[in-house]
Amino acid sequence: MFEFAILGLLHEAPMHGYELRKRLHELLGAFRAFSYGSLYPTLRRLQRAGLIVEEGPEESTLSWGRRARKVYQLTTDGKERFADLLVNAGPQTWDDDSFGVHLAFFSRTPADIRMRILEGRRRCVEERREGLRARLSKTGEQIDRYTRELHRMGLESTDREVRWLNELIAHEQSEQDE
Amino acid sequence: MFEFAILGLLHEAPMHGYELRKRLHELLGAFRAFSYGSLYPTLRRLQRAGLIVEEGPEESTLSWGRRARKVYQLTTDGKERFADLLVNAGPQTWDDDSFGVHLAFFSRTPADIRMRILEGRRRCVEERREGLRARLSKTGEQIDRYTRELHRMGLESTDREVRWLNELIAHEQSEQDE
DNA sequence: TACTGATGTATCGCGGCGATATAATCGCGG
DNA sequence: CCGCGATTATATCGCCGCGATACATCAGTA
Repeated sequence: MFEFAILGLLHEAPMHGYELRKRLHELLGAFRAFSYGSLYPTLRRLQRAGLIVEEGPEESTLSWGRRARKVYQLTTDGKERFADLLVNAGPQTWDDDSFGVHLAFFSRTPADIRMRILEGRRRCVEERREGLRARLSKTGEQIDRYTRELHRMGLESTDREVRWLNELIAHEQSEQDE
Repeated sequence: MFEFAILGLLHEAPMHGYELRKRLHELLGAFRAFSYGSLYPTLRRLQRAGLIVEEGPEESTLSWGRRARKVYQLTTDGKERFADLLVNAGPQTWDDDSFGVHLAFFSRTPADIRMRILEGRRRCVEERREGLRARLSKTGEQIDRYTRELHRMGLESTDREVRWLNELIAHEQSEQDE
């Protein structure tokens, strides 16, 4: 997740942690936290795995007086890893949190993979929707008023999301036909 | 969170882990996972903290042939702790994940606290909504089509949730007036 | 009988989060 | 021109929830 987002962003340009977090925050801040407490450990991990490397200190230090910033850039392995994560987009990709991040990198995603992700997500949301529907239509065992209200709301919003996904999918298909 | 949910459920009756998880799952499974990997450690923690105790093995073993099940019940401290969590419902309560759980125990929640939680949640969702709105109306720097679509959807759904919360709040007030 | 699925408890490592520490630099009002 | 708060910047800590996995027992059934 974080890994995917970082590798994706670093395709644009080499960046240091603070900047990555800032970009991530303005890109998807409404949906996820992207806290430093995850960011820096992840950078460490990526570096140890050889997916990113620290830029030589000279250029960044020279360009502007700032000190103590570590600018990272992708290695070949890093680029491969990102491509791999894209192609092998699996079930965990359709989860609430992952899906948004993947969507944000759709312009960098091959059309067929885009389709697979959208359909996977749709299936996932449909399942939740059916669960909610079943729960609500169960006329036996009376449900707490508030819980019922929560489920009503949940049903409505999952339903909306399914319709939204259908539109996105339809758009993809029409583009593909061109 | 988990702690709150468990203590809340145990107010109904003494239960063992598997049953707690089952109840939790059918109560809020559409919104959270409630995995065993969290449940059992939490039970352990609660027990060590003296908030719950294991029922003497005799009665449960006698009642039905099942073995190896640990039935927990609330202690006085446990009940106090739950009441405390209710009354001191703070900012983290309005988060996506906590809110649903709290709502599920609203029938056990004093009216004034219910109100505070609903209003806190509303404020929280409103803030997210304004963030999304600002992001979308920023005509400068063109946004990726998919990201824009994501934010449009986010805006619409936060807006709906705010309206939904307004209805709940209005209902609370009308009830209070009676 | 043998196997499938539900019941039941438990642990493991991972990853994300909020809180917190630390420090340099920037812009601004006094 | 000095001081002070905001921003830039890196980093660690412990907590908590999750999925995966392991391992038993028991019920129904093929």
